Amino acid sequence: MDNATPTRQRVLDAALLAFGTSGFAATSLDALAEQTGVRKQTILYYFESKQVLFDSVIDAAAQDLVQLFDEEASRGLRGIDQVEAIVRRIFRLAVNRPELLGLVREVTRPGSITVGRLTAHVRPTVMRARHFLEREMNAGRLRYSDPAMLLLSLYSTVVGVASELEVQRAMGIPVSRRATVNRRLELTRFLRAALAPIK
Amino acid sequence: MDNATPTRQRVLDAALLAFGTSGFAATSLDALAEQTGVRKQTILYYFESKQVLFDSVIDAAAQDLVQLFDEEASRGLRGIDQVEAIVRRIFRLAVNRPELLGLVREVTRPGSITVGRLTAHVRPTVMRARHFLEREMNAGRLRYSDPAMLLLSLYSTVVGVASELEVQRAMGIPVSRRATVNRRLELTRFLRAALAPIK
DNA sequence: AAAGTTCTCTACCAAATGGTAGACATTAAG
DNA sequence: CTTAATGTCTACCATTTGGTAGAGAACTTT
Repeated sequence: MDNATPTRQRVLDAALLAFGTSGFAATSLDALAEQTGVRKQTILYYFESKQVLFDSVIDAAAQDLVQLFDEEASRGLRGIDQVEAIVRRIFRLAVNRPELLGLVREVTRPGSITVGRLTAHVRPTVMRARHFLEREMNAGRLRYSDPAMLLLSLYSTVVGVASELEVQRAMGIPVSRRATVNRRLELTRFLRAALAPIK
Repeated sequence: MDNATPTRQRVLDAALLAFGTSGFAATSLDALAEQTGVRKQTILYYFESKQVLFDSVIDAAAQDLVQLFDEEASRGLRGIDQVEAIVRRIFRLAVNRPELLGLVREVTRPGSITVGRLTAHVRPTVMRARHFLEREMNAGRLRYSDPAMLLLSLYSTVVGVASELEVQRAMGIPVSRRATVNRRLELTRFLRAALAPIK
């Protein structure tokens, strides 16, 4: 197997992929061990239980997500341009690391007991996003509305359009490299229409 | 237990609730049996395997969903008014039967093998929705854009805003009866802004 | 060289899981 | 009344699952 990266990290990588793709319950430590090229007991040496492993995966994923957003938000774009830049990033994420968004989906399942762990990590970023929307609205660069609600709408729409591949198929939208770009552009138009300030 | 409704139906009800809330893998036949007030083997008498039970649940749920939509679509509303009526229906659904949307979420998970079963049921309804959007765009009652893409955006946004309770909490939006109505109204404004034809 | 420390493994285990076989009761049909 | 069909149950079972116990190798530290 891949002996370059240390075992612990390899386990984490495989776990993120599996949890984010198939979910917590459908992922067994044995399967994880096989994918990592190690025995199950080795996994339990690094992570004392399956739940602890899951928590660690959440922590790692949250860190990645936060870094991604903060990086994109620190470029000082304004109004819809900033929104559009974030949308582009999320689409890239959905293509390159779909399991990350899959994990978010898994963790935010209603009644989840682990959701607090994720939200604790992303809260500052969410707050910053809210303040950004507020600021831009007050500056007249975005149409005025409730910032928290708008953020929720944006989240649902963008993550959905970027990652709901099966729904897309059901609606007769091809799933290909080109179609993905198209989808993003169409979404951007949709958002611009909804967000552009009234002249 | 509830001996009024026949066993088969009670099993189906409990299964829909469990599958839609906790997912397929996290639901055991034993747990289902206990909730139904019957032994596991009785479940296996009606449904020859867990997978068959899941398929049956999908069929039942799809039927409910299709009926709901077709009912709402047959009232002959136009343009944004029709969209708004559907939004209201989905919100009601998210409040009264959240497990139904949860099941859709479970089934449309990337790489799902059962997704075809659901899409086969809803395809006609999806097609009708697409044609509706096309017609209304051509009649100048909705802003023009790619109907399939618009449908995808609408799906993601509406279902997300209606059912992503944990995400809402993370964004500081209270989860209450009043807040739900508020959320729907705010979403409607958002959609109107995005869909209203340019005068 | 001796004594940890770190890491991975073999060997188990108890519980849970999906599923089989078939007994037993109740109702319907001949 | 007998036979057959239907429905529910008890008794098992093989497999999988998360997890424990502890041996042994390899590398550090003393």
